[in-house]
Amino acid sequence: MTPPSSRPTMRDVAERARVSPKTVSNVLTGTAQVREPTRLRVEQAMRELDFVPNLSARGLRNGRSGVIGLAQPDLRAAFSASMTHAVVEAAHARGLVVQVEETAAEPARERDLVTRARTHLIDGMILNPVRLQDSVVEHLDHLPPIVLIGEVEQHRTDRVFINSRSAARDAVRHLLARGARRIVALGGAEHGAGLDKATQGQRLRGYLAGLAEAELPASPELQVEVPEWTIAGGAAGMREILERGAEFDAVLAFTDSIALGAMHELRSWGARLPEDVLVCGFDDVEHARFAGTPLTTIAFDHQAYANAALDLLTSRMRDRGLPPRAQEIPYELLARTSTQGPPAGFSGKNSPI
Amino acid sequence: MTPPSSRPTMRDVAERARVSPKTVSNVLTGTAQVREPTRLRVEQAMRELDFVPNLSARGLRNGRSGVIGLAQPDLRAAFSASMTHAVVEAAHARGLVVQVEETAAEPARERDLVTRARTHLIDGMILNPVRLQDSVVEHLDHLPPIVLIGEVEQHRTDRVFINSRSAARDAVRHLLARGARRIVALGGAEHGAGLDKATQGQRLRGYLAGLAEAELPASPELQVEVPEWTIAGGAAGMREILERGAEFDAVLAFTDSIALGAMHELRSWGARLPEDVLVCGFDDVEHARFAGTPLTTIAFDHQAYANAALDLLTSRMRDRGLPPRAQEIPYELLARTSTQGPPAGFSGKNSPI
DNA sequence: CGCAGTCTTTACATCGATGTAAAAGACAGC
DNA sequence: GCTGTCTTTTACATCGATGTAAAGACTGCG
Repeated sequence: MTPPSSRPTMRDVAERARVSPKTVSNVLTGTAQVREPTRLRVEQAMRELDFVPNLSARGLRNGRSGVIGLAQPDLRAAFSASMTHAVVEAAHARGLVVQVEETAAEPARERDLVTRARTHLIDGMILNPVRLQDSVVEHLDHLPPIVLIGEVEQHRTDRVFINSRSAARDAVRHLLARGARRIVALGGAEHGAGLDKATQGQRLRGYLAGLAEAELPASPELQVEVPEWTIAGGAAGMREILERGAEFDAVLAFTDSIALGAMHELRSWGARLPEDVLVCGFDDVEHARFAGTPLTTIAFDHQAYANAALDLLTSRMRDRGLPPRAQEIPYELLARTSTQGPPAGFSGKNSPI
Repeated sequence: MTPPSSRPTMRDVAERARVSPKTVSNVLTGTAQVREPTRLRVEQAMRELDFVPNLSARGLRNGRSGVIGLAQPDLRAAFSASMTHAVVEAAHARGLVVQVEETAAEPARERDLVTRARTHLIDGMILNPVRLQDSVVEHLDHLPPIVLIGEVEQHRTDRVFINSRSAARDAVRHLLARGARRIVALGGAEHGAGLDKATQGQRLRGYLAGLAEAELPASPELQVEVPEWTIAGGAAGMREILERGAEFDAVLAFTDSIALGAMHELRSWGARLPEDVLVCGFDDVEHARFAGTPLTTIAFDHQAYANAALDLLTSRMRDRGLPPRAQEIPYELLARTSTQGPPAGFSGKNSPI
């Protein structure tokens, strides 16, 4: 019927309905009035030809593609998966589709993404940055609308965040209240790039603040950076602490995935959870609730988070002149089995102390 | 400097470099030779203007956008997350970007996606179908290239798959060899839509085949459908079996997420794993290895799976006349702690029997 | 020094949808 | 039956990149 690989265009529809292409466009977009019988003829022609508008052409013409980008460090991480789901839902509800990008594999990609090529096919972008601080905003004038999710130390773009710093401090308070005294920070360390990186920096700061207000020392021995925020990454980080021979009685993991890896590693070294060691995570992914030892974590509404990001993004897509806005999403510490104290303490040197 | 919201075009670059727009295009695409000094001038102009080509325009002109679609039932599921990661990596390596879609929420979306609107902005599509069988192929002539991932009973599109049926049968054999006799099928049931749905149907068939070759009866009491293949879905399915009061000594879960939910539920009813009940999953997501009781599962190389899908897709994008091809990815049963038998057996009626 | 032959660069048309402005049609009122 | 207003439809130009074909620059050779 139709030539193999070419789809019908508005011109084809117009011919078949015996009207001009512009009338077809009018039917489609509702820009102008179209008389009933004409509209019906056009609609039938569209149906018969199985017409689908060419979005490249439309995008070229009116400067918008209906596509937004979502960039995250590692799509395998449970939190990223949850966030992707939530963003896709929120976008769908607003008639937008989502293009995903991954930034962790090569550090250059994060920077590239914002400044280079693809940028131009998308109307806006939601970015969960790892290290990016200034490089984003440098080129801000030339960029599409951007909403940052997570903590970044700047106030020139829109962003959505939970107060990670205060959350981490609350988690430390909780662990201390349950009897812990020597808390491992699993995900960031003061030396190294610890405080520079976005979310990681805020969680580390909160951890330090929590210790400080209880007048407890912050030991570098109990801090470790975790480059990949996955389960395997968490396990590797925990192993490092254990191999140092450090003594501790609680772990504050910077994400739930890290916490789950840590719990696995601890168990395989013979630690009992939570009898020997308390563990607290971040993000409340589905997994946390169903873990062997259900995981205490910082919970917040992922869908609300995504909705807020999309609201900021779409409003800015409509009006680029708006001032930068920041929206905080409330969190809550969800106490589960993994922090039922008091803990006996544990050390990689030997069996439970 | 630049007018607020309009990016430089090739025309601007051309003017600044004192050449024609076509020469800029030649520098960019390498279509024709460009003399060194000219090329340098153009490149500098591009740099100075921070020029980025407009992909809508390019897409319109040469009919390709460089975007592929990836549609999966539920992006929260661990397997989907892993697959998304793998596909994004594979696509990136081939200079493509990925648009994600989710089909589980409304059944109509799966159908819509293949036939309607957005279709036109993407060059091809990777689809993990839930129920879709015929509706895809109906319109096949009008569709962009499609690769199905997972088991679908048709041979008119390209597809990548593991032999789920034989894998499920192997899993049953493994459970039987470890001493199980009454195996729960968690994810699909003979009555209901069990056998009709894509992957689910094949896994159910393999389960039945495994029982049959051991001359064991297939009890409807031990089968349950799980609408959402998530951890919570698995827990709910397990609960249903337990509330039926069924007696069993092993669980074959149709994905790892389902298995993890089942293990949680079993534990909370007092079952010991694997002493009372053996559990086997599917997909070998990161999580399986790190579970409280490390999970035996059907493992395969997710990245190889994604690479195969992209190879099929890109080759078809180049030549739509190719015959439909199917590529099988090998799997392997990875025995971990969760199937260290023999199991004592368990029933929802009371404590371990 | 001039010309064939090659290598670069240019002008122009095109991809498909849509805004603009003008033409065509519908309809009321006198 | 004709004018004037309002509605519907049309022709044309445009968005930005790129293929085509023709013009222009340059090389080497006689």
